[in-house]
Amino acid sequence: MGRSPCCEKEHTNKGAWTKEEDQRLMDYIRVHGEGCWRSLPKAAGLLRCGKSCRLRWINYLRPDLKRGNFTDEEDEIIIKLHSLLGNKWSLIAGRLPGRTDNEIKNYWNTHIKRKLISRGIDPHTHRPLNEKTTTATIKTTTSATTKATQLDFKNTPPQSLAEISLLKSQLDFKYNNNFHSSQYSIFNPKKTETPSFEENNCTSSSMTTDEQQQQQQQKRESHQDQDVNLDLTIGLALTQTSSANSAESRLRQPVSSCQLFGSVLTRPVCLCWQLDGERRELCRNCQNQNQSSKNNHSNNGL
DNA sequence: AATCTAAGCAACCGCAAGTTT
DNA sequence: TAAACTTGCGGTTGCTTAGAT
Repeated sequence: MGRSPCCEKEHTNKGAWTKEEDQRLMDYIRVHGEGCWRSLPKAAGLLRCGKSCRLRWINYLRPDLKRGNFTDEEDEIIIKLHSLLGNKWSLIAGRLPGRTDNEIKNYWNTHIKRKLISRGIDPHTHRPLNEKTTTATIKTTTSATTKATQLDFKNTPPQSLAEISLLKSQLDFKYNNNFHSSQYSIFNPKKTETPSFEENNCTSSSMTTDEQQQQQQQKRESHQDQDVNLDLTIGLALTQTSSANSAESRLRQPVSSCQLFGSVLTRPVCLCWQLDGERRELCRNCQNQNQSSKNNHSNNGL
C-alpha cells in the first residue's frame, strides 16, 4: 500500500518552535479544538507538518501538563509500570496524569535506568543484574496480605494487546474467585494528585456511614502500601469515538481515582473486554451487577 | 577563557494500526 | 475488499546547556 508523505517537506519549518508558532498553535486549538492534525497547519497559518504540531501540542503546549521534576512516587510508579508493560510509554503516561509519553521515555532513559542499575537491577528485565534467568515474574500485593504471584508470561513484559489480554485473563483466573474485585487496582500510591475518591463523586450513594468509614480505613491502609497491584485493563470507560473505543486506546486513558483506588470501591470493577465497543461478553462483575440490578428492579416492583 | 564531554530534552522519522472512501 | 488516508507510538537524532578539564 502506498502512502503519501505527511507533508510537503520543502514548505515546512523544522527544528525548534518559536514563540509565535506556539502562540498560533495554541490560539488555533483554543478555538477549534484538537484533531485534524493534517489540515491544522494550513488552517492555523503554520509552516509545520501536522505531526509536528500534534507533537508540540501534546508534549509541550497542552495546558494540563504537569511541569517540574518527577517525584519519588512517580519514579516508583514508572518503574513498576515499566516492569509490567515494558516500553509502552503511552500506556505508562496514561497512568500518570500531566506527564507525556515522551517525557517519561526521556526520563526513563536519562534517570531511571541509572537509578535501577545503581540498585543492581537490570532496567530491561527488572531482575537483579547478576541473575541469568529470563523468566519474568510479577509480584502482586494486596493491602491486607502480601502475596507473591508468579505470572507466566516469559522473557518480556506483554508487548501486544493480545498479550495484555492474556495477562489479564490470567489475573482473572488467579484472583477472581479469591479476592474482592478491588484488588485489581493498579497501584496504591501513598499520595497522588489525582482527585480523591470522594472528590470524584465516586462514592456510592447507597453506602452507609459504617461502610464509608470502613472504606476510609481500607483506603488509609492501601495508601500505606505503595506496591503496585496489577490492573492492566480495569475500568475502561466507554467512549464515543470509534478510535477511542479500541481496547488499547481505552487503556491509554487516564484512570480516575475510582479505578486507581480500587480498595475503596464498593462497586465491582468492569472487566469486560470490549474490543469493538459492543458488550458482547460480560465479565463476572457485570453479570453480578446485572443480576443484582434485576433483583433490585423486581424488589422495587419495576 | 577556551575547549571538551556528557546529560537532558525537544523534535524528527519510520512504522503500524485504525479509519474512511 | 482494498486502497488511501490519518493518527499515534516508540526509537532515534541532534541541539542546548552545564560541568569538567
